[in-house]
Amino acid sequence: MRGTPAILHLDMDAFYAAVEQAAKPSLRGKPVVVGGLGPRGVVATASYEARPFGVHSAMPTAQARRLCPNAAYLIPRFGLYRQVSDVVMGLLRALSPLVEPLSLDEAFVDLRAGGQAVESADDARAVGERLRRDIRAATGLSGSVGLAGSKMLAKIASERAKPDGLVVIPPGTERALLAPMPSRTLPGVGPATAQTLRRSGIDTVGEIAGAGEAELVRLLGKAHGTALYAMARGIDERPVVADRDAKSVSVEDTFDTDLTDRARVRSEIGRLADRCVERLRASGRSGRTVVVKVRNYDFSTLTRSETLRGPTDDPAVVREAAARLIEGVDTTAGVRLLGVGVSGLADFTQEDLFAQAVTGRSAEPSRSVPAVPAGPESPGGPEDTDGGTAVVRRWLPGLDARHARYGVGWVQGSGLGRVTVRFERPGSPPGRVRTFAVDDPELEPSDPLPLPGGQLPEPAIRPKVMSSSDPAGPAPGTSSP
DNA sequence: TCTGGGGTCCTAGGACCC
DNA sequence: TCTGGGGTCCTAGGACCC
Repeated sequence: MRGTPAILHLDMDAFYAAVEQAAKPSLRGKPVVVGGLGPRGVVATASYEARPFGVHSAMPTAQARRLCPNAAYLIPRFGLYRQVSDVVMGLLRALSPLVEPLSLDEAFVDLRAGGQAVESADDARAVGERLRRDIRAATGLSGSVGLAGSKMLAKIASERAKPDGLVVIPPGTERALLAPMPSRTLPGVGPATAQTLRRSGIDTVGEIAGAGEAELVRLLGKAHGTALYAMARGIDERPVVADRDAKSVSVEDTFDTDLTDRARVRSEIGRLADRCVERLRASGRSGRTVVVKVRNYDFSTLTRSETLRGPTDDPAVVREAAARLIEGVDTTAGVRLLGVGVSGLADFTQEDLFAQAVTGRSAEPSRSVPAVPAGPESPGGPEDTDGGTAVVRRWLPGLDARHARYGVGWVQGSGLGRVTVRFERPGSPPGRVRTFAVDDPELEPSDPLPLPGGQLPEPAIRPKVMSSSDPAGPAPGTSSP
């Protein structure tokens, strides 16, 4: 069974930044940082050109700016990334029906389930290299591939393949390969576990294996200890699972400045509850447990939850539960983050059948979720308020724009009543920059254009003209998960 | 300008039931 | 009456992942 390297792990290289570089020709070969741009933003992805400066994921953007002031700083455009991701996942599903996405840019594939002849390391390599070529042809992007007999090893392999490479770990070689690696290499070993292990003199995977199961269980608990002991010896029987159902839906906001006003806290909780239900309904689910999350000024975090008698997708019900929960939390010292989530998901609602008939609350208010009007298919909406101040940031760096005379481009920066736009598009040569007044009537936000290179494995019927009103995929900014 | 947003899984204690 | 054990649900928190 596990005798062949038939588990494939794909990890796209610096995915968000690479998509932006493909969409914005002037950024190719230049440092690009995608992430939150507010005072409390963090880096989501740094391009390989930015990494030598010390910029990496999860770093505060402010720190990244100090390290690499000349990088392009862009807000994420998840709608576009999702479109590109769908193309890549489509290529994976052509290999095998058993595809397990881990995020927009990562997935496992069980090649055996696809009837692929993967008898040897050479077979595996051939499949992986063909996939990498197909991804490049369809998207212009590079991905790294790991192939091994298990998920854990395939993932370790793709990590070693980065960037733009492929690594096969032939079954039989894994223990020797793993032994000298730092314990952090194993999935599930983060900072806390690594520290616990280090205090017992365990630094490498080989030392984890040598410690013995009983010792690991004593240090880390039953589940974690046994799992780690197995992994350290190269044993990982976890199957590739396609179509996993989500178990919770949540929404949270970090504010530019801490909230202290109680009325403001209440209103934000209400808005978050609405957004959460919007996403819940978009996924066709309902949920039974409502969770409120509060992060205090000092970063201490707490949650309060309440389980309803049955699952709901009624915004009023979730709103009221969230309101009750936040009443039990002292926020006078200031909160930096609020969140609302729903778990205990079910595929339908019971409550609709009777509860609302009693209260006289028709199904109607739930149908008309007061969504924030999303502008003209705005990816994230250029007019986002985001946080503590009611400042309207109209032109966020990275978003697409269209000018009546100069055509399409993207926002390079804005401030002091001006906005700078670079006029170029996917597949064009690098373009020129022009500056306008922020309220220039000839300038408007526009939708992302598809990446070049795309012979997409896609619906046969394609629109003759790619107008913004009939994009090939779901409109960016729509909040489907 | 310290530390995002969306998730998953595990643990532990108390309530409640058998 | 007293004692004990096991299972399940709920709540809260924490580690980890991308």
